[in-house]
Amino acid sequence: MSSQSEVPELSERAQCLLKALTERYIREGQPVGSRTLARDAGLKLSPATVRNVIADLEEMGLVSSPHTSAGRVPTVQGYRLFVDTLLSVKPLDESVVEEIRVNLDAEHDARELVESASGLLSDVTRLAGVVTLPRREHAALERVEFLPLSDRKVLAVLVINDKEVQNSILHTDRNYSAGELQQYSNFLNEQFAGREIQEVRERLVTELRETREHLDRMMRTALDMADQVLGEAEQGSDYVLAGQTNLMQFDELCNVTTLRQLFEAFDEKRQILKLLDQCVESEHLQIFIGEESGYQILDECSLVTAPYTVDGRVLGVLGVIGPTRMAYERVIPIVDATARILSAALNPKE
Amino acid sequence: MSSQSEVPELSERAQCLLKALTERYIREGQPVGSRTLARDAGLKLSPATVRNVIADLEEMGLVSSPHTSAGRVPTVQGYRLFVDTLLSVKPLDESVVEEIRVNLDAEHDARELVESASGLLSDVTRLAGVVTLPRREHAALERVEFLPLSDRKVLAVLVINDKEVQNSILHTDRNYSAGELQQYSNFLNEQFAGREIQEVRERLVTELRETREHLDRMMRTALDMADQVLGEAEQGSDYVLAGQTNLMQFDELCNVTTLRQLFEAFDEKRQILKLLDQCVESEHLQIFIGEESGYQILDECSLVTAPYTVDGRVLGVLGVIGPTRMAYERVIPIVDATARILSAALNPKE
DNA sequence: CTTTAGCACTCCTTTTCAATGAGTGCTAAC
DNA sequence: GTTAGCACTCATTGAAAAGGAGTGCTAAAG
Repeated sequence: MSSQSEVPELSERAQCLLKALTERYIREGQPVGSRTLARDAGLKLSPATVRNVIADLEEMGLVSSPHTSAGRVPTVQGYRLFVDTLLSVKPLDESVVEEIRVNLDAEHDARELVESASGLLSDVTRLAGVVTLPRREHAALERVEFLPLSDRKVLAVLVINDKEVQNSILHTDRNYSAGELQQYSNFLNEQFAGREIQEVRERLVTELRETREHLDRMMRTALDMADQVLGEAEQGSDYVLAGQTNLMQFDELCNVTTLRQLFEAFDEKRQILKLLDQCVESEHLQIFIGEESGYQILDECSLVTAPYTVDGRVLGVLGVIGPTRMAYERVIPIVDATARILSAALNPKE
Repeated sequence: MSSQSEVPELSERAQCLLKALTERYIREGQPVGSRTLARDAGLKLSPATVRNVIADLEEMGLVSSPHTSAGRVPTVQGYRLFVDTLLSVKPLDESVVEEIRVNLDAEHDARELVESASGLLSDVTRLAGVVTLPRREHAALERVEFLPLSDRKVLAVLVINDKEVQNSILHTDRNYSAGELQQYSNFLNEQFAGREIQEVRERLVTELRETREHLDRMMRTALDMADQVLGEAEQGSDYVLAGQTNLMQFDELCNVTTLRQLFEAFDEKRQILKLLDQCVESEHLQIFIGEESGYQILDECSLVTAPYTVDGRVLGVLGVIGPTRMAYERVIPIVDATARILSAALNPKE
């Protein structure tokens, strides 16, 4: 009769106890019993009363006990409720904001910023920080340059968004002179500078197909090269992770096998990346608790993410990975602030 | 009377037993007792006899027992002797060589090659692979290009050794036009292309100091910029590590604290880097066993390294880090081969 | 003189068992 | 509705006992 979504509204007191229980468990990492909770919650209730309430919470699937005579621990649903409605987010300490800001000034290029960000997140939260690299799809192509290297190789330099630079070495069918290459890049820059990469690519393909025969050799080569470079520029979807070792301090992850799987997942990247990609869709801070992520490896972990943007456009996400019992009230504002500061640093207008 | 170096030459039989013991311990990870050893060594001896010999070895500090009634385990000195004189290196499986070769073809730039190398080492040995980035000091500067970005920023592209590219964004005092920058790079290329970076830098400094007043504005700016870029190019001493998780499968490292320290040391980099730098000095394969490395963090680990070279000049080292009881007879030829193949891939002459 | 069998001894590991204690659920009284 | 009381469960702890792997020594055999 009652579905998952129909929460049989919790009494004030039940909420208070769930909150106290969750907070305590997050702090201590131990199942919390009725006596402790009665003391902890501030309500003047006896352990027995507390037990009654907790029994209800258990029936609702918000808490569970690891075994018969242990205290209670929040379930995933419990954490969810806690995070969604009970949590009082700590306002962020100004010194922390300052630390983030100092480390993410606009003096660096996009890649460097992103890497600092993950390091920062891990330092400040003492958890694992993770940041996806900026998406390139909507990036504007600022400039292309070709430089001849010896031996039928050409260096292509791509300037994207005035912030980010990418080079790739092209293997060509013959040697090109500097002058020749200059011509190509001039041509491409005239045609395409300032456009979005995706658009550029599409136009390249069309032009190549439609007018291949009529183009002179130069055009053709230029387009070919550009296509090669842009192909590389587009693919690189990846993320940066920092502070894995921070996770080792949590007992619940200390089972070496668990830890190993987790770390291997970080190496594997693909699964985590898929999850992070989902987060890009949302425009707000998101929290995955335990199994909610849908990835078994993160069963005992939570993920807090926020997207970062330039010009109101989501470029990627950053966040932290930690045990389900992470200090959400601290982590959430940090992730939030970092995302905003990173966005600011990436924004071209200073 | 007898110093460390004066090895009281081991009898044939003692050597054989030490070898068998070490091999067995490497394989099984358990202290090996006299009964097992008697069976294992192939010599037709009773456990009692073996015990006598082993007692001698223990007195010499080559083996030790974790506690009274356990078997014996090689000490660092034991491993050292084993590695230096007892070890019969397995000839490398051709398929492995092929795998390495395929993954390190010359199609990639130096940085990519180096990263693949560490991944490969970790895959093939199932340990942690580590490679230092190529030293730049003796690298020849092939080309410099400057491109204007918006907002008083200039992109400098450095081509080094025809293989490696480095860019950095310079913050300048005003905006420069493309033409201006072109002039600067032309000037620099004429003057310095093909020279070693260090030399270039020295000359830059001298010229700046001696003739500062007499140089026209252009020269001065060009030299300033070049100096900025080269400064960055020189510093980047670092290494790439892959396959940390492989180390988790070894019991002796499974103490979470040990593991954590180790992983943190990898993050810290500096200590490991110092050690690796020492290895660059040697022109041959080197092995540090346990405490020999002088770094406490690697107490329970060994490090096998080999330098890689271009034109007979050592550019960096690669190797693997694993528990002291790693399978040296397999690891050594792999490290050796990888170093040679990487050298070949980096060598400009194809 | 070397090798080996025998044996007592050490000490780690595993198992067993009881004691402890935290915490629960239920019932009955307030 | 709240609470005290109580029986019950079950992880944890520690001690004691059993088991076993391996040693060192001694004395006999080769």
